Amino acid sequence: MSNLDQIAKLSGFSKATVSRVLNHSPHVSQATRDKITNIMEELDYVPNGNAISLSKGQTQQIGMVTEGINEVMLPFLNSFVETASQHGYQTIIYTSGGDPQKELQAFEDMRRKRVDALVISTCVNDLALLGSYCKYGPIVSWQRMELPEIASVAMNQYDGYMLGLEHVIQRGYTRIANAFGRPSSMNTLSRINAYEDMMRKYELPVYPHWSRTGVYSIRQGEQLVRELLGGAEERPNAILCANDLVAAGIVSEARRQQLRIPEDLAVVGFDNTELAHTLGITSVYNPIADQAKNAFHLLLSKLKGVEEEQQILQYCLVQRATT
Amino acid sequence: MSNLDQIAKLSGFSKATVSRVLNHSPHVSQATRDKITNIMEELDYVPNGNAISLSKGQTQQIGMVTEGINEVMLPFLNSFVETASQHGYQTIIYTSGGDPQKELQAFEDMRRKRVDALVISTCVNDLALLGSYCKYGPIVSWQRMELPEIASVAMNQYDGYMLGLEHVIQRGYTRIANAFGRPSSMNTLSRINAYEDMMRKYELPVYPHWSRTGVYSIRQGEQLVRELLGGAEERPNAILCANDLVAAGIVSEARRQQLRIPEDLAVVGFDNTELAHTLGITSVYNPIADQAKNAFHLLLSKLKGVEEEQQILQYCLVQRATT
DNA sequence: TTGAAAGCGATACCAG
DNA sequence: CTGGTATCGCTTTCAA
Repeated sequence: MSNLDQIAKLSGFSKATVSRVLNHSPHVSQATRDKITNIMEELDYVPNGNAISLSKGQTQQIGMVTEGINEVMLPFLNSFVETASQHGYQTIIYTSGGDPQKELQAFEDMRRKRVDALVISTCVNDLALLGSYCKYGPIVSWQRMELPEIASVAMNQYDGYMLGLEHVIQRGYTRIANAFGRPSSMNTLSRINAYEDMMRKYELPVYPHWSRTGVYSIRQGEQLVRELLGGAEERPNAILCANDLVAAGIVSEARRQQLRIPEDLAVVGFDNTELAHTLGITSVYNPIADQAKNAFHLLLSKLKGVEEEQQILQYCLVQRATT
Repeated sequence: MSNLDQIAKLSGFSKATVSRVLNHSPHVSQATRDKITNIMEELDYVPNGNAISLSKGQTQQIGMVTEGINEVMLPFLNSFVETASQHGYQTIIYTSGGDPQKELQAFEDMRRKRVDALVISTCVNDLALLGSYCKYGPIVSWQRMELPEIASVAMNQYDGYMLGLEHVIQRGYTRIANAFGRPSSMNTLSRINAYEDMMRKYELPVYPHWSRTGVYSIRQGEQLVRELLGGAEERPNAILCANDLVAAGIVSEARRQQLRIPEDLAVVGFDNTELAHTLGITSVYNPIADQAKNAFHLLLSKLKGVEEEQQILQYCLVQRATT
């Protein structure tokens, strides 16, 4: 393994000059540059990343903190890794599995200079504690957080939900039910607000049993159909879902019960995943990949102290066979 | 930011002794240890990771190289990250998106000491070229490779495919088609062998157009149904798939075409991912998480020069509604 | 049990 | 345009 010192000795120049060549400094004569470059190639030289990191005080590495990688995070992860790498940054994955201690590792790693910045998804530690790590480097969150020092790149779910509501109402459905996600998350609260505002605006009927929370999976979607459309109570003729999985469950169970879709029942998913495409489910497209880009650029801004451009995010509705 | 030097000065001991405390060396008196530890806590000291890496010549970081993270890789990624972290190693993601140049970055990063080792999935560069990086650190591959210096942790796909074939044949299907993956990969070759051996054994019909290669995605699965079941040619009544994604595509397109599953068509996926569970697709369970563990332990063995134990792997078939 | 000093392999400021 | 040298923060002999 050759190092900068050897290159300097062999070329007859100083380490400083060799370093300049390495960093493409303009203050090196072409002749010198050529000579040094040749020797580097001869010796098959590459600079040591750790030495650079130590010297510069930064690693060009960003940590991504999450409970675990799942299907929903996939586009976020891929987009983030890709964007970061385009700017010369590597991405390190920290999964906590819900263990606060393990999660804290990532934050400690920023403190000990192993990563320059952190992007977090869902976190299990106390918010104030996490916020206290902001002094060691920039942190951005994907999901919305109630902490001023940690910015979020998630979109306001209110608008997205509005889009779905608007759509079914335009198509003539008036009895609208909801399968919401996490009971007390900010996402769910926004969606509930959107629903209430919209129902009020169009003076549409609202029944308490038309709104469920804690519905995430296919199974729960199927179950919901039985509960919502099986009884003698007021039945909805449209359901908006927390995600495409739930929508998939609803569609398959409804078909099993001889309900015609979309005539008897309209179903709108969320996220517009492959699954929605595959099963032909109308879905609200959530530009997750762009949010990841924004997350990176936000970090980069803080890292370099320069304002980076942000993607403009927009929901859109992808209509398919279920509405 | 305090450093080791300050701790030494303040405590009245040398840097060497402080370092010993940090590394839990037994050759420090309890009194000294306590005193130094106290000062560290007072100053809120944490060692600088880069300095350690530079000094020790290793980073405790392992790179994972892949074209992109997809559903199939998810359990591998999660398991690898988890296992590595249990042993004090971080995982860095390198996605190439199919670009050989970007892929090479990961290997160059090992050369420049940013990662201690590499675990690779599918690679797009010339094998010989990749093999030449073995001198910079250990490399293991998930998928099987025809390169002696790069070990693989994948299971023999022959046995797994046999399991799927055996299953559909037992259930009375005789006209069996295949959606294979990468045309010239060892996985595909093993599966083709399994298919041919099995068809010969049971004297079942084989048509060239029943075997496709290069089928990985949902879309391609859908497309396959149109090609295979749309024409007037001999139609299969069972399809074995490269992975669950393909199976999902086949199932949804077949349903769209009013084919009854499993009566008219049996579908068997591979890997038994969440998706297979979700959509109720029969699938060959491939212990991917265990393979990731093995990958890490294999790397650790080479890194530490000690033999690490390997998990014993076994396929099994998970029957669901598509057979 | 402890200390002094030589690495590890770059960067960067100050002169010239 | 080039060189000398301090610096980044820790590890690791070698002595004592």
